[in-house]
Amino acid sequence: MANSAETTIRRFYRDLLRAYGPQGWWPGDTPTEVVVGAILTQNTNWRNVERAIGNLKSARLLSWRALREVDVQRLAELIRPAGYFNVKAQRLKSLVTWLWEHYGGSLAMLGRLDTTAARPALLKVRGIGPETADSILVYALNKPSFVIDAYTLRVLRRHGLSSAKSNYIEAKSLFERSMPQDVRVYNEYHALIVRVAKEHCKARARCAGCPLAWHPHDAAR
DNA sequence: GACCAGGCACATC
DNA sequence: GATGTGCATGGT
Repeated sequence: MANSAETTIRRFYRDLLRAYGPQGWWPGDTPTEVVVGAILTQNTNWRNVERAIGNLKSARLLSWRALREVDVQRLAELIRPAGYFNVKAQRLKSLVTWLWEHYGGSLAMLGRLDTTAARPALLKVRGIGPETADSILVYALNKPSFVIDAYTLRVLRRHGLSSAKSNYIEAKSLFERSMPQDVRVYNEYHALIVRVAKEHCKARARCAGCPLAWHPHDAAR
């Protein structure tokens, strides 16, 4: 019989898709907007990110050229609603500088690399960690690289599919060997996990009616 | 007023 | 290699 963890991962996907339908992530009009959003959403509610992106749009700064030219202080002020604004302004700047130095300020050029080349390249940028890199790969560059976030780790823990200290790479590997290597599937699955976690698994909330059959007594830790 | 939200870098042990 | 801390806003 097949590895049970992998079977469970596949069953989750089927059940979530049945319960919620396709999510159609990511909320962003352009790949550039998606990348900027990926930085801004770090440890931050998406609503706050939308305000910050709105400010950038109004200021006509949502292009790699404009982001390269803008003063970092002004950038920080515009993205203030997203929190950690000084840190994130620096991170956006480091990303923009890197993109211009190596890819002529073109996401499309970066997108010519395959996942195994693009991922380590992104990870070298200060301010881009595993989740942000994978979000950019999947949601901006359409490349299969499963996104793991706090929600995903919580799901795995609550179903006994990983230890409390399971790291990012272990979880990523589990999803990637369980599912077909298809960016559309990776896109949809991560979005579905965020959806179910928000609705049924607020940190200490009950999980009545959860498609993944979570129970309050599983929520320890 | 505490807790949370689609992390990451850095210091310290 | 694990663990702790700073970064900061806005919603519940």
